[in-house]
Amino acid sequence: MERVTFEERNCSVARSLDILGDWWNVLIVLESMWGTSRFDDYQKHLKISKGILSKRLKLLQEHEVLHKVSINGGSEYRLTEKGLDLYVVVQAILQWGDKWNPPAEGCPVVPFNRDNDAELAPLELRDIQGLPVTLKNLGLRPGPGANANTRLRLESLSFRDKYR
Amino acid sequence: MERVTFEERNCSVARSLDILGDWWNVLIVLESMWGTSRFDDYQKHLKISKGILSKRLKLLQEHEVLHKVSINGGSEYRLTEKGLDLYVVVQAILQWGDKWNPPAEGCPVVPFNRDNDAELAPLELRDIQGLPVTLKNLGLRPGPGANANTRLRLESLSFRDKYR
DNA sequence: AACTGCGGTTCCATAATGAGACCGCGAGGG
DNA sequence: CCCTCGCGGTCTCATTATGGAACCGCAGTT
Repeated sequence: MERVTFEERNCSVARSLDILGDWWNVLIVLESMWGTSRFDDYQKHLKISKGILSKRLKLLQEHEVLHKVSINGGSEYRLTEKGLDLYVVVQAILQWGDKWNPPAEGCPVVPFNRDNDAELAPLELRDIQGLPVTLKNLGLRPGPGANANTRLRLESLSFRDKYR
Repeated sequence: MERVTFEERNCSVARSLDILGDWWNVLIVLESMWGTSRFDDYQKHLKISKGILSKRLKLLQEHEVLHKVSINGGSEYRLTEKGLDLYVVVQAILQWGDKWNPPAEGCPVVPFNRDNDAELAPLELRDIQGLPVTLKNLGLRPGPGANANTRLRLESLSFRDKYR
């Protein structure tokens, strides 16, 4: 379907972009998080053409982000665990958008903790000891799956110089 | 350029997708985080055609994710603050990818805290009091910029039923 | 049996993409 | 001064994806 596929790249981000790199896919996931589950509703809310919606729903099912359930004649699309887990990505995008492209009228949607009504804090990257990690002290090292090229590029990387 | 633009949608995620919904844009930002800054290098590393790379770099400059600096004859593209801030989104995507589509050989790249060599923890959503927020207790309410339609849809949303 | 709504598929005009040829400019060499 | 080379693009063209709309099949209704 795509001209390019990132499956084979030695990069977990690029691989995920087969799904997340297409705005329709992200919007479909988002719609699903808002409760949409019917073919027709996706189409109306997203103003997407039926053909392309059909393709995207198939793709998302293949990648196990959505699954289809038949309910007395009709069919519904539901997020799987894998799909639901994208809420972190969605929140990251939302926070970045609200911070750097705030709508003039204010944010349309405000996420909060339903247990105490508190609004959300900006997502923070932390290490396993709980210490905050930012670009200043973020490092990247080759993992078990790194190929020669990845190793080479990581070696020539000097974060300290770039991001301070 | 795009067939669809999300500028006018009443949704901060959709608006951000003008940039993040295109895999080339995300990959260019990622490349930049890896230290790439020259036209030619983007092209070689990403195997992107020159025409489309040119368009994307222009777009990213318009959106102030990248800026161009001329250095003794050559030109370099550098991430702006806004662009650098995307590292949270990139990490969210990376973590999701590593969790749900782990490469058979293992992760190619492992991020860590350079101060103490500790690996990163999964991103956690928290409220401003520091309490963790997951899909179980995540709520959405209309903000100052919510239009009638957004309000309506938020009202009909029952997270408790959907995500437990 | 005819009608309707949902969930698609098919077809066509239009727009975006990838590959590669071409180009302009500044630096360096003879 | 003129030639060449590499960088940073633009231009062209064949291929592919998209949006829109018509069409289709089936389950349930009347």
